[in-house]
Amino acid sequence: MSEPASLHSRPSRRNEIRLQNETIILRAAEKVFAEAGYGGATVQLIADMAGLPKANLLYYFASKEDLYRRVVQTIFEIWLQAAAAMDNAPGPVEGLGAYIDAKMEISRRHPDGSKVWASEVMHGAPVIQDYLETTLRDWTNGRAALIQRWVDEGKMAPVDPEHLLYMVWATTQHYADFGHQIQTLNGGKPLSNAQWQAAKTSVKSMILRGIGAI
Amino acid sequence: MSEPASLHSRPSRRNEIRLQNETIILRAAEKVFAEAGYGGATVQLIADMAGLPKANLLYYFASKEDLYRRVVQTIFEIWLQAAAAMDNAPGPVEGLGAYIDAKMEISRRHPDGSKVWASEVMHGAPVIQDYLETTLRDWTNGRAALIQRWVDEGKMAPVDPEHLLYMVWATTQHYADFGHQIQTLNGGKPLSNAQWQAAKTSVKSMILRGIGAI
DNA sequence: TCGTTTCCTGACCGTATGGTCAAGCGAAAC
DNA sequence: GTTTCGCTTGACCATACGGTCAGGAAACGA
Repeated sequence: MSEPASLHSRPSRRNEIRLQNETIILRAAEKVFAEAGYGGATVQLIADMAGLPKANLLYYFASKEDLYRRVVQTIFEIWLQAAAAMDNAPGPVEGLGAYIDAKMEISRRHPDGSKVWASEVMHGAPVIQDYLETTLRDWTNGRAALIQRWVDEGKMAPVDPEHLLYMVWATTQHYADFGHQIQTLNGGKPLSNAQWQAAKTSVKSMILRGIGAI
Repeated sequence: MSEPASLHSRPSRRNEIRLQNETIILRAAEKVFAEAGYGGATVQLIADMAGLPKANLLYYFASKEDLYRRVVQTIFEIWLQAAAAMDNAPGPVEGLGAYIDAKMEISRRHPDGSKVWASEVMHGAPVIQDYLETTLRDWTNGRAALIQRWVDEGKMAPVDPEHLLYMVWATTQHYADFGHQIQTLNGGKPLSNAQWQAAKTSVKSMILRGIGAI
């Protein structure tokens, strides 16, 4: 809550303990929330996954909802960082190509985060509704304008920028959110490195060709 | 809560009572499961939404899990029916076009069902894993072969059929599963008829152009 | 009308959950 | 050496949940 303003500001062993435990807990929470959903997740499950007593969890995080909020916010920030991949690009091939690459990489490295995000949105975004209405909307409007500029400059076909963004989001996040289905259709085995590369290439070429950029 | 409701329509047969109540319950369950997830949904919530006492729900359905299973199976069947839209098509423009149209229509008319399906798969498909391994896999293999035939006949670019299918699934279902996000970015208002038409057209043209079919 | 089957539901039960608390622990500050 | 103060945790609590049950009401077939 409120820190009494640096009686001891040196990063000592205690601060490390706090940081380390918070990290462990957040990682475990992300996994459990992704696997069971918010309602299906229990504090006890998260504690077991983190290897800590339940009461210790609730010493670091005030409540299950507080913990969930932190997980969702973390994911949102990762998501926004990747968004910068579109900036300073001369055209859709470079800009959208880099963005798709970044999103595919997130799907591969943070599938649990993507699932928690998807679940949060599907349930009406009770926690991050304000982010949707401010940060996400601003970002979307900005990038839609950028895409529209590319259209006006004749660098791609005149597609609706918003539906293009939805397609990029949907397709890239599908490899995380529906990873279990993809794995099942892949003979029960996770995608190999080569298969991930093929997926990236397929998605990029289909989308870039789909908007007339290549 | 529950009105005997015999004023204007008295069911003449007990089978009708059963069928009618099961339908009401399943509809309510679909909504609640979509909004709250399996773990967050409670039998009491579903009962309230259906306008029936909780005990009456558990008279028609043995358990919450049984009810959930029925909901998921219903969705899966709707989903499979739309899959037939690809059959007997001379090429990708007609086949995939019709399939995309059908999937978009499902996203519009059964968004709750789509969300329950997505949630089920995201959580590892505990209920419909066998369907994934049999029905879905067979269907996917069949359609992948069909798409490959179109490729071999020069009717479209040589894309990986499976990644194309994933893109169709992801993009069309996105309009249901992430409908709340889309609505927020649309100024808080649901997509109008015209906007749904635009979405359909955008998705179809981007995908069909993306595979070199138009 | 009577007997049988199906439908309906308030009351109830065992369990699991999120969260609290008070007592103990241990490293650092004095 | 003593005190301080954040860290740790087993035990506990109120609540809410899924599910049961007994018994009454309604819908049939005869």
